[in-house]
Amino acid sequence: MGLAKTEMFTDEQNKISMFAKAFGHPARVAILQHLFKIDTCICGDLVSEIGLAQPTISQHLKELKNLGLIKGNVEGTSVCYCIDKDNWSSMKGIMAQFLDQDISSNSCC
Amino acid sequence: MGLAKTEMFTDEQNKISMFAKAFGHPARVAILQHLFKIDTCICGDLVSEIGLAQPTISQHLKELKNLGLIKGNVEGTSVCYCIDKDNWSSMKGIMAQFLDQDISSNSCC
DNA sequence: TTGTTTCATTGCAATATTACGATATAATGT
DNA sequence: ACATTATATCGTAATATTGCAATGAAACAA
Repeated sequence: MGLAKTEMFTDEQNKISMFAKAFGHPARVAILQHLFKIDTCICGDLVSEIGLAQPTISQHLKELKNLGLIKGNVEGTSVCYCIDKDNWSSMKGIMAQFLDQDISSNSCC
Repeated sequence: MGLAKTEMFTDEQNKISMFAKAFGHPARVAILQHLFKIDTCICGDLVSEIGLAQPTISQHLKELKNLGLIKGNVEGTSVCYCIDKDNWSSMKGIMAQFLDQDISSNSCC
């Protein structure tokens, strides 16, 4: 199958899993960390920084862009990618709500 | 390929992506939310709660267990699954460090 | 013992993901 | 115009993930 049955879950659950899936590859984690670290960033920078082929990086960037976590400005022949602050914040809120759940103390194990 | 080149990334990046991957499916998100909500839990409970076949739920539980996020106690013919508090906390710390990164204000876009 | 309940495992089909070579595109420099 | 640089897209091979029917295993009940 390989196909998640998203229709049987809440919007919140699907959102959480979509964001989490984006972070589910170390290259995308590395890309995001790098984008946080420096102020301007182009794809070529990421290729040499991360060590995957240019088409691979481009593909990862596309996924992050589709989710709205990053945005890219064309500047001449290169593209300036950076974190989309607003969307990152709202994503963080959704993820925090999931991660910060409190465990009921009368647990059985 | 379908194979992440984990050796070219830091331990932290690989850890983040491993946890994120676990949350990258709505069924696993739903399972964890359910385990948080109630104090005791057995697999059959989850099957009726979530609506996937029993082997599918069992498989998702196994992945969460392998990561250490949940643990299961055998109780007669049923199994009591619950959140592993300590491991959940340390996971939360690792994820928070990633999610709470601050954006340098002199961003280009 | 025989059946029942509960969960795990196996095996497999369908689909998704990852990676990259080859190629396309688009802006710029000469 | 032509070459160069930077990134995107296409095509495809290798591998991973998801889902479930069938079956197995373990505890319990009659």
